[in-house]
Amino acid sequence: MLSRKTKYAINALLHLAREFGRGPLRVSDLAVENNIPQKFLEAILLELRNAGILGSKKGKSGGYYLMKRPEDVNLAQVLRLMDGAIALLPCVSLNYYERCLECKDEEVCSIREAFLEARQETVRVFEGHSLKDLVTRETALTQKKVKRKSRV
Amino acid sequence: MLSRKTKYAINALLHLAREFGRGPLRVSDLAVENNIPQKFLEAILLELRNAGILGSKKGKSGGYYLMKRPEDVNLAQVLRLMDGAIALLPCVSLNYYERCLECKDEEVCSIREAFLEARQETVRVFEGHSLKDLVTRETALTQKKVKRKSRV
DNA sequence: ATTTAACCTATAGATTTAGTAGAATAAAGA
DNA sequence: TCTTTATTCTACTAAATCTATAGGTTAAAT
Repeated sequence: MLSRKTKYAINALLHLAREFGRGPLRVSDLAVENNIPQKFLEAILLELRNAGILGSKKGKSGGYYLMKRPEDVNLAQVLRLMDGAIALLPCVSLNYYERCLECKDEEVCSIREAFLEARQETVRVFEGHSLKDLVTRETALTQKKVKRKSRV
Repeated sequence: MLSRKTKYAINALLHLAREFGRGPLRVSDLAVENNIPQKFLEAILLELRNAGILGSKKGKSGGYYLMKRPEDVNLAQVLRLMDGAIALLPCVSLNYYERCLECKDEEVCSIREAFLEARQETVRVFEGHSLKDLVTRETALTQKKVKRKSRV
């Protein structure tokens, strides 16, 4: 399961993506509007800033803003940054590779093959969803719902 | 990441699948040969038994054996039994569905859509790998490696 | 100078994971 | 029937991770 931290990160980023280009947003505002404990969110945003995804401005009229364009930030990046490897086994991870502890011979491990395939598919899916896509899809879904309701 | 428990379970099941039809194997043997703490493995095998995947026999010449055929046990079943949901969000889980805490409207959640797609792909992959497939693949990989070595 | 808001360090509580100890139960065989 | 064997059951414990909070420091704006 996704950690709460990652879920918070995605929601905050989505919020910042919706307001992209309109200057920095305060942590306190992001926290209240997305139901995230403020102090926890501070740590999360700081990580995203250190990773170059967000920028920040101190003092009055300060806050956080997207450094990258919404189309250049995808879910795979965010998940990796927050929770680490996307792969379910360290031996099939692209960015956090490690040998499996008890595995005698990686080359002939059929378990590895299965989890490699799973990782490939998962990464493919998450890389295909940028913040921009998510925001766009969000409005599309809302429109669809409004229409459906008005028809009733 | 996969829990150690699940990894242990897969390895034990693979071992039992290799010996399918040849009577029960002792926990102590399974533990030693797969480098699994025996007491921990006991708990794992018991769970697999209660789920109907394994059978057991007590006393002398007792032990555990596969109740189902190796082709009828796949990785999705094992993962779910050990670690719970395969999905990364409760709101897209088939077998362990729950609403997301803060999510205001599930119907218009684009995050949900992305994770639904990811879950579908992951389940598809894991359901495609039965114990039989894994054992077969294992021997195939070993053969391939032997050939490769003898050519050098 | 004052206010504001990000930044940093430390810590605490809760939950989950991994593993252990020891006794109860059931089956096989002598 | 007694002994051995191996599963089954109950109850812990240790360690790690996750979630969250407290309080002070730094930098920018007005």
